[in-house]
Amino acid sequence: MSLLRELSVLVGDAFSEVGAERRLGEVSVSQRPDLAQFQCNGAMAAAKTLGRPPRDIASDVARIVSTDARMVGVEVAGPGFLNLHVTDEVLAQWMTKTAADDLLGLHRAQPPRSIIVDYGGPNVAKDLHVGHLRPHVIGESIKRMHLVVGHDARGDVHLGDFGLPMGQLLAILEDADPDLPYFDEAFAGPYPEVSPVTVEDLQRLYPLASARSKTEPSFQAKAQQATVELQAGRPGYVALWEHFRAVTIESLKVIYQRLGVHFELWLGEASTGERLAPLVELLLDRGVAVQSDGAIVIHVTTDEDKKELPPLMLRNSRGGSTYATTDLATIQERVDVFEAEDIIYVVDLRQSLHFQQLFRAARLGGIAGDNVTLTHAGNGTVNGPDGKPFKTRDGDLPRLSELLDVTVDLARSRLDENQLALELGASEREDVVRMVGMAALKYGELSNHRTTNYSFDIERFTQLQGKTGPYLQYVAVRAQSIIDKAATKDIVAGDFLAPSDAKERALVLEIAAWPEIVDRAIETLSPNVIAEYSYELANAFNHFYDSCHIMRENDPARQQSWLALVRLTRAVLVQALDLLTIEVPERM
RNA sequence: GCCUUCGUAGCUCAGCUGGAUAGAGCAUCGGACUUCUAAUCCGACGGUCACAGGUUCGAAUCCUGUCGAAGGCGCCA
Repeated sequence: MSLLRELSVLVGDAFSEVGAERRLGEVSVSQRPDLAQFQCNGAMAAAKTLGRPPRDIASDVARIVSTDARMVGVEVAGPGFLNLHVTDEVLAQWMTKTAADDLLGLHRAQPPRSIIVDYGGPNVAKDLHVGHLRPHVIGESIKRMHLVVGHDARGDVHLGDFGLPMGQLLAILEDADPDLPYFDEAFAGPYPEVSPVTVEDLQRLYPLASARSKTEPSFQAKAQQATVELQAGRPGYVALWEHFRAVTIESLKVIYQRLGVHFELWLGEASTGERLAPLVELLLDRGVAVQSDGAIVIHVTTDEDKKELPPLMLRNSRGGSTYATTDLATIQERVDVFEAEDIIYVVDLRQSLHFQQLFRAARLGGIAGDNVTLTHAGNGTVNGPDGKPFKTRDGDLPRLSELLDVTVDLARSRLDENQLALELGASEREDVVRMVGMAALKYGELSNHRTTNYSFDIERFTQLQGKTGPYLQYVAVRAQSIIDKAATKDIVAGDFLAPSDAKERALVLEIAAWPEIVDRAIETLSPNVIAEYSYELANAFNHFYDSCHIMRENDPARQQSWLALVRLTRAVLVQALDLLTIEVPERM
């Protein structure tokens, strides 16, 4: 149990004793550190139900709470705020407990839940561009925060490997090279093991195919036909499509390695293939799905809607399935096969209508029961430094791999300019350069709220000072540097003493606040809560660093206590940054 | 046309689900280095929280309207 929870129990008991609801005793970190360490606002809320002035209630609660040995000052302020301080001994005990905990005080998930985070969404034959950065990084972070507290969380890349784009690729390839065995319906196999196309071929062909679909009705018809036949399982198409998929996955893994995102599941829209027909049958049987204009749809509008929602399209009039069908089948698979209790989609907010329809359809069709939560944790878009949509000179979206190159190059020149990490060998230094570049990118990304359409300004993100990824790495490295120096002088971390300095106390309080930060980040699926905390923790450490000189301290017990605090601070900072998918070098 | 989201310092953004004096970075100005890494620290400057009403003891936060921005709206994904 965290310190805040302990205090909430204490104050909650007191509220209960004066006849108010126990939950009103919830204690939070004070918004006014000049007045208090912790605060409780419950008295104002209790005033209504109890019919008494809030200050009276607060005074009664304060009298009860102040008898507890842990409390050193309990005051009523303003309209009925309860201002709380704990003794320095409590803080020291708290640090001891936290440092001994392998989770550094975080609340364990109880019970752990089975969670699928759907956050990649790359498409076969399409290169990743800057727009893909947000869902990948945010999703990875959200997955990690669930994992760290003990949930069984898995990331599913959910590859876009289905639908018309696949038919378009088949059609354009058949046009270009009709002699390939994949297009010969008489061919008995086996098909060649080596792909006839590279991922670069696909990336070049796809835009051509897409453009032809718009201008050439005959080509569009052919692509639609190929799509339906692929979905029906035509062997040559399936074999070729499997090559499309394989070469795409291979190239994705390279960039994911650089980016530090990892998927437990490499499923895709097409993974639900054999589920689609039975699912549609099931929904027709249940009367949830109906025929409409030659298509099969689910009507999802309810009486409470101001405006009618478009129905979910299960099967179009050509007999083809759509992404709505595969998404619904994917929910079924996640519930039935993976026993998912929570499904979280980190997907562009512009798809919120789709998810609204999808979730309703899943409920109506009995695909997801009440024991399953479905959440669209939508992300905003990325704009250029000018505040307009991010585009290259040619008007295209910049490729993600090029963006990573530029970022790492910029990180390298920042380190060069400041003559940093020069003592490292070439390979270790290049590793640090990569970590700094990625940290810059990711902190720039995650320090914004998930839903914000933010301005991507790599010049700003790679700054070594200010609220940036590299700054946070610097603070962790600085802490490590003290630990290393102490080791050379045989100074070891000792017991935590009661804080003796205001900056030291502030740092301890910051660390004590960590469990609730993670709770809130998980509850709201907001990595920026952790990003904000990381920065505050780093600042608190720098203030402590400035005012408490560890190597120069004469009292050995105090020196050892401070060293223990340095180690603990670094551990929490590293844990926080890991949840933001940011790596910390030993030196830089 | 309808629906959704948004509008906070010169710029980029937070704001813990309604609490105390709205915060941070950058930029600007002024101070602190024979350093445990100054990538830091201390201070100053900067706001009618788009606007107008309403609910409440209390509103950047909730409700209504206006203005402005972005996005979405059955056979694309």
